[in-house]
Amino acid sequence: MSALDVSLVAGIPSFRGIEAADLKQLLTDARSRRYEKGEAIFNQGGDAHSFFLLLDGYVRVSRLTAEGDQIIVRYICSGELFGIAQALGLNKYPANAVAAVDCIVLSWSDNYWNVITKKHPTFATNTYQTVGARLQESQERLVELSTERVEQRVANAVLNLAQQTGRKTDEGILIDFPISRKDISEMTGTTLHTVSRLLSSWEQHGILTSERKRITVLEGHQLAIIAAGDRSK
Amino acid sequence: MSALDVSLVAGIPSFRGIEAADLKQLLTDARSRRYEKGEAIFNQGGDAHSFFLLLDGYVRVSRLTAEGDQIIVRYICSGELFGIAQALGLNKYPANAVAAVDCIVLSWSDNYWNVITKKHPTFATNTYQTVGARLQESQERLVELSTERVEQRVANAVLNLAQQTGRKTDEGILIDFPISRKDISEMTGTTLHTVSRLLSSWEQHGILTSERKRITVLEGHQLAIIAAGDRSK
DNA sequence: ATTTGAATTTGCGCTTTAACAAACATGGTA
DNA sequence: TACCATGTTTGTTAAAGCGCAAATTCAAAT
Repeated sequence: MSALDVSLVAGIPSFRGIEAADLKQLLTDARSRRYEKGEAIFNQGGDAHSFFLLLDGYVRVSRLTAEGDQIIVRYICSGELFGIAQALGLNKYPANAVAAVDCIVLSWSDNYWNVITKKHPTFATNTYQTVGARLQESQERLVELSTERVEQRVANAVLNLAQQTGRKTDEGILIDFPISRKDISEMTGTTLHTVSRLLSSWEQHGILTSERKRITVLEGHQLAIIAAGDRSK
Repeated sequence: MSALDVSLVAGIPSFRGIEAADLKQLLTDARSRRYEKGEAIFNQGGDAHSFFLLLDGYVRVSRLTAEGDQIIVRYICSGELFGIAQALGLNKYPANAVAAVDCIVLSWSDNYWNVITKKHPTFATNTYQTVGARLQESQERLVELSTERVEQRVANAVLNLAQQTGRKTDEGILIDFPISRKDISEMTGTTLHTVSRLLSSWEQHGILTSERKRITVLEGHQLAIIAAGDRSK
């Protein structure tokens, strides 16, 4: 494998404050690998042997219940760390990670975690802030799930996806990876049927357009109104 | 105020691995205060000026939505840190903290966070594992809320409260602080009416007894079966 | 002792949304 | 090209659980 260029990770929040020479060493110690769309990166319950940095693509992180229900915890965007069980004091991965599109992923062995956090306190601080942000986000979703109706939650989910991963096209904001009705239902705690009905209804009202696994938001403002709880369709 | 004894904090997970002399210094730098039942310790959106350690009692942590709905994020038990916005990279508290019973609380100024984490790496590690555990717990609840019916969720909530805060009596396991139907509904994303009905039903079946703001679990096993999703009442 | 407010119980109607079912569309692959 | 797996739409039905209302119990305050 050819050497990785420092510019790849220079702009990434977790590595802010680390000098170029050290970054280079970090990259030398990393393993780089391509995952095809649909390929598993790690599995819930599996030994947490590595932690990961997504260089390019999107990764879907999900949990499976004892009953076989799946819920999507979050999507990882490029530049984000994931699978950092070490930071949380876990020795098994608490979730599944699957490439949502073709991905480029860096990984380091789990024992490298201590090396890097010891050598680069800023990395530790940055990373724990990431964990903190995810805790906030998770609690935010708890509140949503507890207090909002399905329609609002789905509107919110679509809105967030558009904001986080959206790519501007001449029509509107396109969600940048294939996402099915089922995926959205697993993000919002409902059924794909209900999601389908909602999307159809919104499409009729010109709020968005959708094809199979593709959604383009046209009227983000309208969606935001629905997400906020306005009941006039 | 009289000096605090090191034995107060010696057994607390966050402080494991810190020598007695240093602990003493920590205690000297801490502020100790008693909060009466119902008193606010900090408020959502308020400046995160301090972080806290609960020495005795129980603290209810809740979030308020824009619509005025409240949900209970978690109960803090004695020995736990809370209000650690600093660790999460926040400068405002993301939730409310209220004394659920009379409480004894230690607190340190926010800028002391850097002092202590720098001087005691084990403290940092321990604490971040706490944050990690809370993230796990939060995601666990997301899964519950997404996939389980109300009955299961309420059973789970009661079961967890009994396990975490339960006190054995000759009848069964008593939840150690006053908790209303409303509280439980705010933990499980339902209404106090539904909770009331469920508790009444369970009381009739001898699974638990409840008075106003008091719940004693008699048949934890039965409750666990309901929590797991068995539908025979 | 009385009052007042909070917590709880219970009934009933109704909305939301899940469950089931079946047809249909689409894109990849043999 | 035809087929097949996967994803989507849509209709119908039924149940879960919420909203509303009213009665009741209890505890604390005056």
